Amino acid sequence: MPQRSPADRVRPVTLTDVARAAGVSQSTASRALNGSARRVDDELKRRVLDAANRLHYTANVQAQAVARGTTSTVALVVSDIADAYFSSMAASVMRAAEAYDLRVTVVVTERDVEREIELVREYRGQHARAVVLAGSGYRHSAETAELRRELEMFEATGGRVVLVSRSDLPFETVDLDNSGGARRLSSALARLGYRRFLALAGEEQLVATQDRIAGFRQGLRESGLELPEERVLYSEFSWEGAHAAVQTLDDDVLGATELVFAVNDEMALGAIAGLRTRGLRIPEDIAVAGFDDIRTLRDIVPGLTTVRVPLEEVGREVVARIATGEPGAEGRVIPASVVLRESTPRRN
Amino acid sequence: MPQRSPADRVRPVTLTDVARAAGVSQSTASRALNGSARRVDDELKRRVLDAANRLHYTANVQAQAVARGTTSTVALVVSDIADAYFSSMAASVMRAAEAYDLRVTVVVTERDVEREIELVREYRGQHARAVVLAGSGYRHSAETAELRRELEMFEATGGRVVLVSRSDLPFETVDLDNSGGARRLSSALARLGYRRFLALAGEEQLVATQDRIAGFRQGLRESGLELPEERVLYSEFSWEGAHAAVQTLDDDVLGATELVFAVNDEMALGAIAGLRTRGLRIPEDIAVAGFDDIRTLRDIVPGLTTVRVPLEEVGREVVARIATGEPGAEGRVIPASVVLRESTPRRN
DNA sequence: TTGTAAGCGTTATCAA
DNA sequence: TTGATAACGCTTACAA
Repeated sequence: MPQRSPADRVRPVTLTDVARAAGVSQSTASRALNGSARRVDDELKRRVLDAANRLHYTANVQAQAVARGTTSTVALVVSDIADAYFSSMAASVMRAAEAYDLRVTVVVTERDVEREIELVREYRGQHARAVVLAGSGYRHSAETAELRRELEMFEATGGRVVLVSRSDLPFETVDLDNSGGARRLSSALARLGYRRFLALAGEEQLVATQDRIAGFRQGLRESGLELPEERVLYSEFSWEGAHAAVQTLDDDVLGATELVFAVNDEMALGAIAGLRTRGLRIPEDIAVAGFDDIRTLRDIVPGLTTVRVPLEEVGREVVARIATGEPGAEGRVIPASVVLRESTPRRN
Repeated sequence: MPQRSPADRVRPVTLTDVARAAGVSQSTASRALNGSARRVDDELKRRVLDAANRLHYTANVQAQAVARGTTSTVALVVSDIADAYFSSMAASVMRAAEAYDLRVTVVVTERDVEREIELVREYRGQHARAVVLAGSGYRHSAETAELRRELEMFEATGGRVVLVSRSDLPFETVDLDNSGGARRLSSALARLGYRRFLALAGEEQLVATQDRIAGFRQGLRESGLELPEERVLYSEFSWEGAHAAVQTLDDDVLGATELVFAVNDEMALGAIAGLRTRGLRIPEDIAVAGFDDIRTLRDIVPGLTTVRVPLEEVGREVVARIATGEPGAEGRVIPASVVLRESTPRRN
């Protein structure tokens, strides 16, 4: 491996170098290389481009940022990048961003609101063009007020704030049809003949969780069924949380359950694993449904019934709002559609 | 949503503002806020910190970067962030980076070498502290020479280059025991009674692919078995590639196969899906093994036999090499261990 | 220990 | 259209 002593470390080629090599002023070089309203004489432009190529010049983005006072960085804040839901969303945002020449940088909170606040602050210092909060958000949390203040400052200095699927903060939000999707799911399940449900929710104050539970309940109600509060289990919002939750469940509670609805697929999969270690077969002994339709599901047997969230569309919508600088079509909600699979067969 | 006209856009608070508010010079403020060799009088320091807090000051990282000539950004270049292998690696690198106060930014190539080259160039312009290439790498590709030149320039300007599991370029590499892992896997499979294999590889020039195939073959040879070249199927290095590959396979080829070894789990899962649509049961009709032990596997039934790559360790090793500025312990190779599961039961 | 002043690599203003 | 020259926000000799 070429071990390089500080001595032979090469000074990076700067715009000044290019200008000198091309025999023009720095300003002309700048105008020729990095777009600007002004036009540059073709001949000079050629010379500058030539010199830049020859010297392998590449612009110092930080210096540009300082001079311009803005960047094209979009910070995507997620809870956990190893989670299939977030990594797919990241992929879709990145893809969409390309068209607008925006740089996306993904950053992880590990579900820590303090960390979220810190990050927003940091990105204010970086003059990020936008910050996208894709995590879940806690209703009524003490820190939420602090986060809100930080976001306001971020906006005040010219940045854009976009939230995904969380209604706990007064900023532009790309809404998913959480409650509608859950409602249609429970209706469909009722039509399949299911009557006795158990719901697996994330921590109680999680916004997305609440919406999905509420929608599920409403769908049941419309079918003349019920989801009593004691049939909603709150646990950590993760595979592990759900896994542990079903393990510690009373036998009679489980015995009285025909179908377990988890507020997202990760939890549904954790629940399935937990149920199986209890000796239950899916779906013969108990049915399971989730939410999100993460990519992982293509490999799950039996196929998991879920509600599909078109993350590709989420990415496009997020980026569109940032790029246009306008609050997207008012009230545009990303649709969510029920996908029935083998984990919830028709009941006789 | 608060629509903010450019008019009431607030000028960001700068170090100068803080210094003025604290009644000290800019340099003192700088020294007090952002570490420096020099010590600042406690009283003054307190005043500066106070002022900074009061004004919600946060440093402009770009300006710091310009002034210092370096950053603490590590660019992690992966093929696809929605791929479980890469997203787990990203998570592990990020976690490890925290301890050294390095900022990780993940960026995606979509398996395009051109793009990889562009990115390295861009990160040279950003004075990134390091660039980590975690994608696979093509042996002998024409563009590899170009990529190499770009990486050399990156290093020449003071950046560090770290490769993960690719031996096609002469830079510091965190090596996985690809061939050893595959060798032990095939030995174990031979011991279980398997005799007739089919290997599913990525595109022929992919380095990791070749190493794994070679190791697998060697393990068989040591057990007195063979993997003839015509039993190695090359396809796109992805779920879809493997899925398509097994679909188009001749019936007699498949009939003569007891076990399919895919060079990574994604492909193994794609193969399983493809085999199933052909009406084959896993493992009753045909056994399958993969490589990587991605997180997804915890939900796969039957459990997939694979070779575990400890990504957590990879992340630590990558970051350690960047942070220490030294080429890690010479020849340190990340171990890879066989994990036998139900997809490859003992054969009678 | 503090402050002054000169950079860092760009962009933007304003004459020429 | 081009080129001096002054920003941009920060760090860091160098002097005090």
